[in-house]
Amino acid sequence: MNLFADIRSLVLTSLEAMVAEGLLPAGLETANVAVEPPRDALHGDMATNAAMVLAKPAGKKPRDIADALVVKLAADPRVAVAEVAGPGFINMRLEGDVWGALVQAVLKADSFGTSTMGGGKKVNVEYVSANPTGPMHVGHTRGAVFGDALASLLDFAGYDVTREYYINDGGAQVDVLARSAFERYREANGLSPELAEGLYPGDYLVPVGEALKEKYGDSLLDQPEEVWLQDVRLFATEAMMDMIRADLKSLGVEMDSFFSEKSLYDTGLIEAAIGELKDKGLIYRGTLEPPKGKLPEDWEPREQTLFRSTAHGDDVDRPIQKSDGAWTYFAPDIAYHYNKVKRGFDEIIDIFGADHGGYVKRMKAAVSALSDGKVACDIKLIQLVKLIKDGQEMKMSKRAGTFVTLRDVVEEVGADVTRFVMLTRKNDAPLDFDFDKVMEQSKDNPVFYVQYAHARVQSVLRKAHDAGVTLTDVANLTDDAEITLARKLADWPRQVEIAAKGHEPHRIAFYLYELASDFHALWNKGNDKPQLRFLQDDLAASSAKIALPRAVAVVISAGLGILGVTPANEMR
RNA sequence: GCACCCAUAGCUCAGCUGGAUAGAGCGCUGCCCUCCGAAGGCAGAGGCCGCAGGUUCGAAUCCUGCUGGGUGCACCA
Repeated sequence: MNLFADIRSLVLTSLEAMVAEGLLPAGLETANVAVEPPRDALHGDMATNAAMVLAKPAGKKPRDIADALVVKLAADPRVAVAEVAGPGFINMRLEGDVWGALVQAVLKADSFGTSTMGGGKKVNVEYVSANPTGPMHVGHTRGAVFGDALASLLDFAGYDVTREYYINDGGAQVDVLARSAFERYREANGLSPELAEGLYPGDYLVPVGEALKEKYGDSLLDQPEEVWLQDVRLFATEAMMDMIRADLKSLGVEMDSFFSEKSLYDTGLIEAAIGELKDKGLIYRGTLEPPKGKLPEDWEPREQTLFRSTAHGDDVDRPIQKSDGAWTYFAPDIAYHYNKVKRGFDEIIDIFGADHGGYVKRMKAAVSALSDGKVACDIKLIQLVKLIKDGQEMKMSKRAGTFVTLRDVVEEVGADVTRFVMLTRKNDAPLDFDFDKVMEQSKDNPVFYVQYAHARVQSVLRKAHDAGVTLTDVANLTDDAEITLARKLADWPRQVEIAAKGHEPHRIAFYLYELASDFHALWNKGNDKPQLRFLQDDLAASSAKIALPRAVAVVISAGLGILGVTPANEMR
């Protein structure tokens, strides 16, 4: 049940009736007709902008359309009052029994809020994709949480979602990893490691070195790099991926698919992808203009193989081959997205760190070119996380040893808190992560505030159960606080669709906060008005009263589920 | 020099893709526990929505130009 969608249908059929009666011209575009909660609850339960949106195309005054529409709307049994307000808004107040029916619908279907807007369309959400060269740090954490929540949200909204991790195991940095691991291998064999400048110094490679010794004994020690590099690289990247997978799991993130960059080289997919672009006339030999302003020291005009990304919205064409003929980093990225297109995804979503903002246009251009504009490609940039402890910003520095890993954060504050807090900000806004505040158990902390609401409901339900109360029918909701809460519940399916459409999971977190707030308000009102308490002396009255808090728990639970946060049953 | 992102209450941030008198939390002021969990709630004060134009019935929201901050800018993945 989606009350807003239902009432919107009512508005549309009423408009059709007006067309039939000759009050409106036929063929009006109604896509922009919206039914939403009015800004001020005093205006009613729902408002529509239909008259204002249609005024111009219909060649009529908003007021005239509204006056006629109001009559039709008011005739519906669900609508108690419909009236014109302001410049042409139509405010509606719904009949009281609508809210009881809504609560009932929430409790009946465990799918309340799910949507069919996705229509089963295949979406690929690629996130994390951290280089397999070390443990995940906090920067990756936010991207992981965001991508995971977005994937869940889209799933909830009816899309067929694939969660994917792109393993950068094809480039120079995994060679560096291999050399670093080899030094640890030497160390395991009793030699002192020579961690030259540029190698990874982290001691997370120590166990990898030991495992290498386990496998190879001392047989590699005197061998030249050509002999061992490939094997050690494979061994080390697999060890790193095991570690990353474990890190992700501790956060509650599980991927459907891991895609190896290396596999692109092995299968000739890069050539295939570039060939595809060549067939479209988008590959050519040419020389790029030097960048304006600051000129790199060693800049010189150079003829390169270029992708005509400007034909698909990029600012300049991009090189895909180095002067020695090897592929640039961009080529495998193109091939990877070619592969996504070929796998039949209708929509591709990439989650990048904000420092990769410069690649957005070229990636979109590549997808557009490879799919002839048929596959939508959205790229979400994740801003930095500023860690704060004891009121001080923690500067991350590998050298100073103040490198904070995902594991550190999860172990200190827990996965639930980490996830929720990281979703209380838009992806493109920087986030302050204050260790002291997120641990605080007060309404300062949105996680606990929402959890607390859920725990309160569970507390009531436990007490009700002990008293022998069972859910029967749903009491009429009459008090303002009750109706405000029911109205917020009715808004849930709508919020899901808005959030899914905009790829904005943070909306779910904000919605839950508001829902919890409305619930706490009603709860507290029970202090002054005993008749508002969910547990009454009369068993039958209690049975009907507990429907509303149960419905609240259903929605909080579903919402937290999307965010990947466990709803708490008690918080003592 | 160019591109992208950001600018809203003292602070941290929302703002439903163009709608009504711009919201919440913190902080500040004053209230509410013989009462289902006060880890809560209610009320008040606090705003040229960075600046200047434009689009139209209507702009925090869309367009242009500025100002200030972040990020990135040819073979590095």
